[in-house]
Amino acid sequence: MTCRIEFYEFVTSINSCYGPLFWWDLFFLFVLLMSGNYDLTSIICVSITVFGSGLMYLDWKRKQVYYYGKPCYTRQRSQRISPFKRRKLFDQIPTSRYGEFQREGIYNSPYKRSNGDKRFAAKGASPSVASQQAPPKSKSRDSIVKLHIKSFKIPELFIEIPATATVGSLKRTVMEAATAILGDDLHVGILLQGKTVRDDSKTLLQTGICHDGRHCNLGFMLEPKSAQIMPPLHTDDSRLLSSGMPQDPTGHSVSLTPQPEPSDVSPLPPVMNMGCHVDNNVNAVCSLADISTNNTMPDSQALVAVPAITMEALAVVPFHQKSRHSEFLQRRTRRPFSVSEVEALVQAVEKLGTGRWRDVKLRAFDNAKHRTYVDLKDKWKTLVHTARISPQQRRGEPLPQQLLDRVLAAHAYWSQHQAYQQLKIPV
DNA sequence: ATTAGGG
DNA sequence: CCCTAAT
Repeated sequence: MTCRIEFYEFVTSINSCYGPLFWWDLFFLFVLLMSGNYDLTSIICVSITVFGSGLMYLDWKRKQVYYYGKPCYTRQRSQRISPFKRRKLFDQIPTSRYGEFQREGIYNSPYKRSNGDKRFAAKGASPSVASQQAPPKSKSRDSIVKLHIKSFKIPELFIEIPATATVGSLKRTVMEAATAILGDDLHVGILLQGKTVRDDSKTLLQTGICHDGRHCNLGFMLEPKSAQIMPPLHTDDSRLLSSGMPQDPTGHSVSLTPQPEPSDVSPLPPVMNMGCHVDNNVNAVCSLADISTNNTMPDSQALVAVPAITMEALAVVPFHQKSRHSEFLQRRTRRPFSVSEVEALVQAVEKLGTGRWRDVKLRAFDNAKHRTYVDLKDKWKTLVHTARISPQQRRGEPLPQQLLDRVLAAHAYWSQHQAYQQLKIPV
């Protein structure tokens, strides 16, 4: 029996973080997840929300982290990790903007300072960055690149296991395959505007990662040495209401073939020197597990603490099953209905009833491409609920009571006449 | 592709 | 909003 493990992606979500240093935070968390005693079969669709509450600023030059304006050092951040939070969304392209770096090079992982953990040192990173005190001449306002890292992406795992194998052996096999990836040549890949950035010597400014305050699509991924770049996914569509970014609705692109697209930002293909080399998987597991277990971490060790981890079930699907080809659909960006939209919805439902959402869509939201008939149906459901609860319990933009009254009236009316009116086709 | 409901 | 069984 050949199985393909899909949805194999480690997802993290870091909110309000500043600074690419979090690559290592994420990676560290990742390693912890992969190496801990957690059932590997559940390391799927898990996301981690770090620093979910509160702003965190990282001063790239000073190597300091600020919380709510109060300075602290990176090792203290472990206190602010919020519980892991499950999320099903992936392939988020973080945005970054502003900022310029005084120095080029990759941030040196603090892990390198911990004894025996040199394995996790950033190989090839400019060694002076982390170890030396940065010149505090910064205005530090423009020197910060704000990154919102929502996910890492790692390639699929392919394993083969006899059909007579036990579930336990399957889990172990998965574990081995996963740790093998970690142990060998895992490194962080960067996608900028859908193209891989491979020139590590360039500054963020030069590569356009922090292009004059404009948003740019930036993606990170964990990839083993031999794996090719996964095709980048779309970015958020918060701005485009109808234009729509060219996405891939069919959702393939899991191909492990290299992307033919030439990379503007990376003429040279040197291996990412952020590669993390773990000499021994077992040792790595142990050391990391210890770190996560012990609250007393050497000040130079882990950046983050790992709270209780909620795991999700792994999606191990038969190889021939027609899954979404290992594509991860992003949860649509939330678009609260405006009052005018509600108005249009109510009016349409008053006319068409509550069983013909497709017609409602065509009638009142035909040009609103982001509103599907399912959305409208759902919205009506919430509208009815909203109209029934007390105004104090309502959230979002206040809706005119008169409008909510119409909702209730229409709901009551069509509840009575639905069966009958279903036969008629008024337009 | 739509509907209808639960998650 | 998502997921999906049932049409």
